[in-house]
Amino acid sequence: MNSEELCKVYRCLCDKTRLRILNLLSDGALCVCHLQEILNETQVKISKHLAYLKAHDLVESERRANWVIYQISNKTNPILEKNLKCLQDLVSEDPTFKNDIKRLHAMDTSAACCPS
Amino acid sequence: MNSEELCKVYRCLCDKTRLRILNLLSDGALCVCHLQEILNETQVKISKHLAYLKAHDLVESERRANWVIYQISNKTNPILEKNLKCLQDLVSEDPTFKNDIKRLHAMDTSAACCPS
DNA sequence: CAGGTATATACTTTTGAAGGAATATAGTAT
DNA sequence: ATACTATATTCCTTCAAAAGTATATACCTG
Repeated sequence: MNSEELCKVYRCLCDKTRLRILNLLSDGALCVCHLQEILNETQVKISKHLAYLKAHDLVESERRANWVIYQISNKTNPILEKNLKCLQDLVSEDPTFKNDIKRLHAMDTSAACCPS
Repeated sequence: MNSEELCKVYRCLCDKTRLRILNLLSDGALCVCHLQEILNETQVKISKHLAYLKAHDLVESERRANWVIYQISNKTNPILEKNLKCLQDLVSEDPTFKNDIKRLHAMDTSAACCPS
């Protein structure tokens, strides 16, 4: 990891929507439609932020039928991991993160799009 | 700490020059002219990045005669602190950070501008 | 094949931030 | 006061990223 890569990670982290997405994905893989529903944002917005995160290697995606499932990248990245932990510590403090997780857990995970 | 403040910190961290400055300041307070010399960047560039960091509460400054001394903010900020630690862990891996610290330690600290 | 659903991309506008050049300000020294 | 040093600010240009609208693509179903 060098300084350029470090900046890259921070650039991914400095947007609220992306932080919300990463917070949710820290809990496990999710399809786009679920992210969209939980964050209550437009399809384009979610999709573009996911593309951004993917382009910078923070997340990976896998198509399953009509759906695309996203998850935190498997490539080990100590900086990302530490900051995702920080995020989790903040969940209880921040209303948005807190509510997102609440909605995630309340979600019906038996839908066809849900990762097995 | 909420999600907005979190983004703010990450926005400060996503520029290489600012990371270099924070890395140096982690070692202790420094005047602008020393930062300028170590980073080998123009006065305006350093000054503007310091202003940015100050505007977002990551650093504090204090004028001493002709010089202005900058240091990491005294306000406790867990996210910043953890990431500054990460930075320090990366010093040995990244040539730029490593060289900056080397130049810092080689610097003459008896100059009038040096913090006592 | 046509039609539907989920997701991605292209195009455009707006905004914020980076960097350079010139100038301003705060303090010191004579 | 003048001259000097260190630092900050203003103005300008360039660039990347955010968000919206529209359209394209991938896959499924009948």
